[in-house]
Amino acid sequence: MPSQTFFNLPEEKRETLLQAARREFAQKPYADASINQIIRDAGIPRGSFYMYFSDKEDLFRYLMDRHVEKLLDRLIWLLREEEGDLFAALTRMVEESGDTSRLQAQRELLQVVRNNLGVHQIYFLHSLRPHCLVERLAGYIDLSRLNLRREEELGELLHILFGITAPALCAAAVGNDLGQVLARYRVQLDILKRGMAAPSSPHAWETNLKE
Amino acid sequence: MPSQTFFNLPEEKRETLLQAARREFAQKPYADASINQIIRDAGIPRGSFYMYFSDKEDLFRYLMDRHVEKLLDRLIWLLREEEGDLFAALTRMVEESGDTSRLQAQRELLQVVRNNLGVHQIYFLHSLRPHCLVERLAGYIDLSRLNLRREEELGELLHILFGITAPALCAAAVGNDLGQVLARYRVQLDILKRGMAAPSSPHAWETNLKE
DNA sequence: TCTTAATATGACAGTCTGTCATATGTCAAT
DNA sequence: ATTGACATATGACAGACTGTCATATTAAGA
Repeated sequence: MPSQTFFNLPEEKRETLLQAARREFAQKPYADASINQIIRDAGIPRGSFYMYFSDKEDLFRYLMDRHVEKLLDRLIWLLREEEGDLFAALTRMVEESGDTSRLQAQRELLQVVRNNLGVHQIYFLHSLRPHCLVERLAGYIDLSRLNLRREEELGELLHILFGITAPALCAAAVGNDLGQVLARYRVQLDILKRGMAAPSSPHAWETNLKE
Repeated sequence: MPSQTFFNLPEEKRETLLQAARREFAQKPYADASINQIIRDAGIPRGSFYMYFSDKEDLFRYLMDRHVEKLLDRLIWLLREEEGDLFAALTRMVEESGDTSRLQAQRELLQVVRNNLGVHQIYFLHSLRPHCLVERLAGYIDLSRLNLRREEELGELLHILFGITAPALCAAAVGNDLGQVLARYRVQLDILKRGMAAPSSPHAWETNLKE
């Protein structure tokens, strides 16, 4: 987390630093990005940087935090539009992800994602843990559209959903053919909606009953 | 990929190097692991290392490749045992993952996973892409137990399954309470078996029909 | 024995990171 | 206006790491 000092900074200086950071992370994979380059670019002295952030990861996480925050906001907005239909909202999210008609910063962030697919996925998988997700989203989801049996299952469903949505968004950001990405994503959602246990097969329910 | 020179090396020297690598990666997260430390530990000169591997990532991937290979072999073995029941085989895989009664190298690899959860997941998600998985596993899976409609769906199902299995394995390796990890994993599998579209709801099938 | 190619080695240049002693600015109280 | 106390700024520096390269060593065939 950035230090308080960072937030005390004049908006302009703060933005300059973040912009330089986006530029750097957008050009190289995380491991190769250098604090040196960022501060050179932003024109702030070495010592100052360490006054604001504890290290490269601190800075990177902060950038990603804000990005994910925006995605979540967007998802909530879409959930409202789709009257709580989780699957529909997520599908639209992926559909949109190809749009490049965004702000400079937005596009740079996509570029960051592109160069840091791996790290970004880490981020998704770790920071979007079930509890947080449920808290943030539960209110906007129409549960009657879902085949849930227990309260706790929502968290796990979201876990699964983000496990497939994040890669889809990344793939789209990386510039893969959006049509293909979407096609695959839809198949995945269908699998999840329909269920994979063969209807005739008794095996499938065993673990469920045991529990 | 390691150079041919590396494979020409006497078994002993090769193993010494890999052992040192496991030790290093087991102690620090990927970004902090240093080639310096590894070669110091293994007692080989700097230049030699670069004769074998092109850089840290090359070495790391090689280590992980072998690890994943073992996991896949194990999964295939379990699939045979469970008569092609994919869900049962995966569940046993996670159940087993708590066992620490393994070889030194095995335990070190788990430790590597622990310290590199993120990178490891990248690895899983990138190297176990559907095509490879289907090719490797399809023959051992009893498709009649699954509710598949099209050929290509198997790949996507495996994608989803590994998306939840990898984190579960990692969680277990990290030392989280195995009981809890398993409980969550079982819930996730049930969700996947049962399907999440509310039975009464017509919405759920829309995308499927459109496609 | 001589030649040629493969392998081994460690010194080196260039870069990076995190720290720290010092300098500068801020602000309230005297 | 002066002082003290505290927050912030700065860049020189020590330590560490990486990848390369010229040179040395070994192996193998003619």
